Amino acid sequence: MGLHADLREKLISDYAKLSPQMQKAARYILDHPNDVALRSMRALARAADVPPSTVTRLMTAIGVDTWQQFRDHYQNRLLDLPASYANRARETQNVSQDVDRDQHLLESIARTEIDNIDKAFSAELRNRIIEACAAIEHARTVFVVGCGAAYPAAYQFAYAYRLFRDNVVLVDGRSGAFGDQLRGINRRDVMIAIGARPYIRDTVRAVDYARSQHCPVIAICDSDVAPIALDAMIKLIVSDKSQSFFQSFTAAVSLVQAIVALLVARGGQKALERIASAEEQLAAFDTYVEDPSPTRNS
Amino acid sequence: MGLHADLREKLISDYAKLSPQMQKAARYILDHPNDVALRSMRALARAADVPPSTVTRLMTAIGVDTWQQFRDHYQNRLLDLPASYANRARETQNVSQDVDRDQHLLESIARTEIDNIDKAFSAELRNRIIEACAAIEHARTVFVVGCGAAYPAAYQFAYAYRLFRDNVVLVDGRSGAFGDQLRGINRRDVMIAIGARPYIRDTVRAVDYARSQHCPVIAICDSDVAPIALDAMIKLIVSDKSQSFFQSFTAAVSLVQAIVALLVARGGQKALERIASAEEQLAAFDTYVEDPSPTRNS
DNA sequence: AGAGAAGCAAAACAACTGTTTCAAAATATG
DNA sequence: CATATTTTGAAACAGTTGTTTTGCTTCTCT
Repeated sequence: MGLHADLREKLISDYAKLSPQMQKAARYILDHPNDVALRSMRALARAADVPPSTVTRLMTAIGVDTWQQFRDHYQNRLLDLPASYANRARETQNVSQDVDRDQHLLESIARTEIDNIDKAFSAELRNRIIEACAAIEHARTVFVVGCGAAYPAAYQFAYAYRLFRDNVVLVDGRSGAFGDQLRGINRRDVMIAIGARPYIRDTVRAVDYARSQHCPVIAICDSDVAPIALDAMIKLIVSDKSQSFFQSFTAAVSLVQAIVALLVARGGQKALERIASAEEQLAAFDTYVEDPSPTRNS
Repeated sequence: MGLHADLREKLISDYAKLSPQMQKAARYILDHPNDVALRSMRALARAADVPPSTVTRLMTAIGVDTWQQFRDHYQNRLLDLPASYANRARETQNVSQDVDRDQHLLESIARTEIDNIDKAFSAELRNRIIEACAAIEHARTVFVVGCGAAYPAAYQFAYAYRLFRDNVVLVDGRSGAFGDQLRGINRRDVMIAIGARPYIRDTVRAVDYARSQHCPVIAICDSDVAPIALDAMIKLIVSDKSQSFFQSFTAAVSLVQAIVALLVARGGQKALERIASAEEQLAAFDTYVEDPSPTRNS
């Protein structure tokens, strides 16, 4: 059928044998195939942050004579995709009813997830997000609490936030009792509480304690009348609708990421500098693997 | 600054008012829209048998400033993207002021997040998700590893999965050395590895070890050539594009949730029973607060 | 018929394309 | 440590890009 086998496969299989710079280019192409079809070689090289000559060299390295050939391949791929979509749908129907059911479920999940995020960024909520950022900026300490299924969102916030500010406490109850981590909380702090029905006792208790100490609460939850939303200064109500038995915290994670992004944007240069130094620190601890894959066997 | 609703419509409605040569060009464009997206203006003019200047004149005649704009429009149509690539890039660069800037940033974040999830549930990936589920179902033990920003996704999977199956190990390196938790891993197991650039050393090491023990790997990552994707049995490539410089793991979280949902759906009655008993257990431990908190004031 | 306008294509243009060359820089080898 | 080898990016190149200019043709109307 095909003249050449898939160039993408070729790129992947030869990846290890390429020089670092070529790997950089190859990687960008693998990650942005449409750029090959639609943009110029030089533009792609610029986007991949390599000199144009590297791309040309990459072509010869993978046995393609000219960029034109390469581009044509990707253009055809782009044109064939929409056509094969209908075919594939037919195919999967014929293969088996079970697979078909799985496909439908996944489509349905995707729709629900997108809908949840859409709601999380409604005009109404966007304003509250901005308010929340203002509150966080003025807080002495930011306490984040989220248990069970909400823990990923809480962790996410704490992790990202800590990269440019060190006044966050992730209340996870791991190191002994819950109360330990909340010691000294008061009206100058802020607590971000994340949770949805069914509400976990520990989270509620943490919020209650914060409230008793007059600490303002930013509640990220599924209802205006959730226990953790009572008397909250700011309520960020997100949909946790899901196709499965399990509530979806995707929207909460997304929201929390947005808050951090906004805090950084508002923090300006200073925030960026803090992040840079945090990353240096991580690099010093040998946390990361060198950027391009180091495996270069034979 | 509204983009024209549809340039194709504009072309049709103005068609009668155009000069004969321009009609010739317009007609060719209407018949071959993909040529606009993929070929150069001169090449298109040649194909339409018109001098290049006619095409330029056609642009001004239908109120388009430059061929570049026209081409971008058709490229986006081909990609079926909601917002134009160029516009999105401009938005992020745009450093306007005040609350307005915050609003725009949030809108932009929302669009990117939705786009990421959309890609995570593309037809191509849906099939791979189903494959992944099949592999997980047959595994003796499921090891989940994800560090740093990827930890929420890993945790999410382990947490939800444990509600109906007890053969999952969340490799978090918390309880001492990483290796401890991987002891005995072999070809009958499955490792789910989650990570994106920059790749964290611990994650890569865990994957390398699993591979050395012939344990198949399901890699959820940002590139086909990510270190953790090398030799992976199944690669689930998700976009982690984000408006800030933190990568967004929303799509990964969403994907992981989908896998669990699908596993439950495929598990049928038995899986549901297991979940019921897990919830009973949690209730027995007094984990949850009584369900609704219907304080009816007013 | 001839002045004027409109349509047209060829040529001119600067900017950009893909590719090659070449001398540094980095890396490996003895 | 010096030497060979590979890897790399700046510069040079010829060709092409989208656009503008120019002058020629063709139509239109009194």
